[in-house]
Amino acid sequence: MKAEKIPDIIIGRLPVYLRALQRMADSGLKTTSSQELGEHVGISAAQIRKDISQFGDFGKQGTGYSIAYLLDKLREILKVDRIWDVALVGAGDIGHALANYQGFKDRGFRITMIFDSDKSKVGQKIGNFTVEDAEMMIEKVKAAGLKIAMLTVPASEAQGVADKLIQAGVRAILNYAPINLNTPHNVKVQYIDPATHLQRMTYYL
Amino acid sequence: MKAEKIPDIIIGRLPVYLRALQRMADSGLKTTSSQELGEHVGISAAQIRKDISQFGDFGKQGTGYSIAYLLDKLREILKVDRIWDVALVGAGDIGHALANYQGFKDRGFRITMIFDSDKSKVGQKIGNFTVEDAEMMIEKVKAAGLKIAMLTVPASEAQGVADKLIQAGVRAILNYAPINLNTPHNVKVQYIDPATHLQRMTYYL
DNA sequence: TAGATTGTTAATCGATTAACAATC
DNA sequence: TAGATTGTTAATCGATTAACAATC
Repeated sequence: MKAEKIPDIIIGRLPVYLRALQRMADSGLKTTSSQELGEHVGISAAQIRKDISQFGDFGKQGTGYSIAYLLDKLREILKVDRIWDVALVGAGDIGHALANYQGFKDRGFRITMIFDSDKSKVGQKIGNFTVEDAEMMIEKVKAAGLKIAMLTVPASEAQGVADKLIQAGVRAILNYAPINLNTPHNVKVQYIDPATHLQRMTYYL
Repeated sequence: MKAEKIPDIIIGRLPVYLRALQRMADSGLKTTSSQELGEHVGISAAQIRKDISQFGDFGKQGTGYSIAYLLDKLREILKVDRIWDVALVGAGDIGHALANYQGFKDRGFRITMIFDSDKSKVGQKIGNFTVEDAEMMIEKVKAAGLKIAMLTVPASEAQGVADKLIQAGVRAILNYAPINLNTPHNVKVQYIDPATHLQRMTYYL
């Protein structure tokens, strides 16, 4: 166990390990090894052992890792051993898909508010939610103490909305708008842009 | 200009440069510098120059890069100077959102087929498309010569569908299912899993 | 010309892998 | 015990940064 700063690149792999372990647990497995886990996620056994050992001695020589125990530890490290309330901004097609997405359940997240600046969408029902006016966003997000938001607004509005979210206290943004966001160093952004992802593969075709 | 193998990590940044340059072009700019582009994308000027210079001498000392020229070159390198036909498998909420997504236009991609194994969805209209039976997938994808697919099926089906797509000739898969895919080395996979992306940020909260 | 900015080299920094003692 | 597998070290590999000559 080391107390030094953990590289971002290692943190980025932990959710992948978590997801694979969760599947193993669901299929009834009790223990695994760095070798086996590595085959599932396409990462070398040595790297998996090194990554995990940054946080503690979670394995046992000879037998490997208890899946349930490692799951617990990874959830604790990633702070998804709780439920994070999340704001969704943008009630278009992607916003709708995210609002109805069942995959957040059991992985630490729950959408609790949906905003849109389009008055014709405000008041509309999406699943259990009612779309709220984006004008109320700063106030509501701040009052609820939300730290996480998902952004599915047009590229032209994304930076402005992000600025407001940050002002409201948000520190993590999942950005679906196809544009780079400029944010303070204490705000994390993850990007999901299908066209960009596809363009990362065409080079090899 | 070097002929050596370009690292994946550099290829991965090119679409980000491309996207930023496209926005600059749209806003009427004619030239930019590694410094300016770097500020837009959050990458050092030195790294941008090094990345770009792997492919040729596209800049001019003293004045920087012609945006239009660099756009052309990047599109050519990434092979998005053409339109790729893409198969979409899975006609759920995410599939619908992707089918209606306007962001592929002008970035090199066009969905041309939508498949689902749910017979109640087959025949259904989504935008201009009709959902086709997944049983016809291998045949149709092969006949059309498609090399790219987007996967929005449940995790439990993703590996099986991926195997079939590969059998049909697909070499690039954008996978929305929350599971790691095992594929031959000549098949590229990109992953989009919102929960995983969110979990990469909670550590820092 | 003077100023700006590239492309490239060398130095630094960081990540991955291989190997193995420790030990379950 | 014998076999298996961890955690960790050292070696290797690769990526980033700093600096600057070249040159527009």
